[in-house]
Amino acid sequence: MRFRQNGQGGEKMISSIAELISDRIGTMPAGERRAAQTLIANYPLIGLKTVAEFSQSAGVSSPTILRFVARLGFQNYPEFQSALQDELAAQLQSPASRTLNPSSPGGTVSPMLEATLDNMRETFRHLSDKQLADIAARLADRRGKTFLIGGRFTDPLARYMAAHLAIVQPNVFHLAGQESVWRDRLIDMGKHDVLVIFDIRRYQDSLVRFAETAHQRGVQIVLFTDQWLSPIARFARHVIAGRTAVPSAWDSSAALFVVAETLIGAVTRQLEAEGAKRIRELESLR
Amino acid sequence: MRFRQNGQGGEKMISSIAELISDRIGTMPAGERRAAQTLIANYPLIGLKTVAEFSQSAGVSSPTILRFVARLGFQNYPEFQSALQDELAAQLQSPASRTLNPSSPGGTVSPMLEATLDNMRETFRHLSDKQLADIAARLADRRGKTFLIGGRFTDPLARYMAAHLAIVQPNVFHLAGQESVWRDRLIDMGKHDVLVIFDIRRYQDSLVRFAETAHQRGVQIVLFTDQWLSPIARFARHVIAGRTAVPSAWDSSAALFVVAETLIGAVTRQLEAEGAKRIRELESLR
DNA sequence: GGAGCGCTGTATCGTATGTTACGTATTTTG
DNA sequence: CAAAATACGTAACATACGATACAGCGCTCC
Repeated sequence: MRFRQNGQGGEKMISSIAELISDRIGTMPAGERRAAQTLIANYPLIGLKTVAEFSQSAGVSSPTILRFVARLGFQNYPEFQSALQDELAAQLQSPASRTLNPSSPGGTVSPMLEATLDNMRETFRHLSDKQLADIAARLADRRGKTFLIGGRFTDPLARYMAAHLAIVQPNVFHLAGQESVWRDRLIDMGKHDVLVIFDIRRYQDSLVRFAETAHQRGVQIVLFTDQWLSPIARFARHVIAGRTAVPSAWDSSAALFVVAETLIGAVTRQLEAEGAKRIRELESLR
Repeated sequence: MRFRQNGQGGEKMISSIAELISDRIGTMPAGERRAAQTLIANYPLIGLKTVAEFSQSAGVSSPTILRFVARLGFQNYPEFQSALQDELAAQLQSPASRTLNPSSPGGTVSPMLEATLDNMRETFRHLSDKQLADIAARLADRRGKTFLIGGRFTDPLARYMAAHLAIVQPNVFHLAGQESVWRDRLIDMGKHDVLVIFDIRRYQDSLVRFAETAHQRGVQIVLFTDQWLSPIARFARHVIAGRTAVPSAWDSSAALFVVAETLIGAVTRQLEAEGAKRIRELESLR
């Protein structure tokens, strides 16, 4: 319809301007690429504003914007805007079509995304509000210390959670480095402390041993694992089992990541009073 | 906000222009009523076109359209259009995925989860297969080295990605530790290398500077950022803009996390041949 | 290291757009 | 039914917007 380009196409089906852009963004000079990126990032509303506003948002000059739309095959800026409006109109008419990128079939994107979204829904289905509230309360309890550790691939999750928790409360420690190093930290742990462990298969022996001794010392363990449950579940006070299956060579930790973010949010809310003061203090330190 | 009218009303809650119109359509003269009806019928796109087009669609003259928007309380036509655009923006930001959601009944599912799922859908909607394939191809290109780095909260994502990529191919480096340490690594970077940066607001100056000098050295930058685009986007070859808004004190990096996992999967698939051999070797090393 | 090309921004121009004034038509009211 | 008031459209106006010419700059390729 509109996007018949120079070559007698037929090779590729371009059905939206967004696709057209990502198709050509590789062949664009730097300035026009910035225009393309800002348009995609705030698609499509920036394209409906004036050239001046668009150019300012993108940090380039007006002519660059015009060259950009010219490269997309439009005769002039108004024609480009009309195309965007038509697209919007079609989208608003049939709300069902707004679900996903129309590149679904056969693409590499959507099976992965679909599986991940399913994983999250499943994970949260088996997770009660009460359970999350309990864990959040435990993590917000300031009488004890909080330690976090993860396995080979999940340690970044422990880091991520630690980075946030350490801001809203004191005594949060991420256990990193060599095994011998964090094993020695066991001596600091007691029955008022919490140990958050991330462990998905293949479960690491070192982590299991670590959890066991911690448990013997009375430490409360919160375990993030997969649906097959790490052996650490045996010692854990709270177990969060996330779905990990995706069409990829690797397991996905995304569901656990979202649970972690949810907990971070809950703990923060719980510590709001002291947390706010603490955050202000930290700001002033910077 | 915008619709405070003449009287200081607290009488009626007007939250959209469409409501405002149907509220006043009774008091309008015939011509303006026709304008109102045609706008409602094709809401809101006709209002984004020019006065001439609007007037022609409604079968009235231009001044009638202007008197119509004036009666709604707007100073001039552009102001009216801006209001419509803002409304559209808000609508597009949070897609009404509430329509079909099998996970709601009874238990109050965390609004956090809902927002996160929306964020992912939105993020991937602006992301084409082609774009991901391009980035994956670049990351799988074994002629150069791959460096990864992140900001205060996003560095764990860089770690996560690095942990996986380093298994399927050599020459993958996560830049950690003190700024001076990784800044010195710039000397190893050239035009065949790729630098993956995670940077969401508030954007870190140190990262921006780092990206700039890397860019000057010809390094290809892949940027993971939020929808407001880190200033690094200026130097980036590829930009991935993830949605981050959630009902929490913190921004969410979950959408970026999923994109990262998707890329990891794509790269792995691309390197399948050599990757499989490599993985077997690693297995035997353990 | 030099010549050529391509990209980008500044400044200028023409025009399409929103705006306003005014005259005519239509309805309302005494 | 007359007279006034309101509503509407035509036409002229001014502004701001998109378009273009040109010069400076960096980059690539001999």
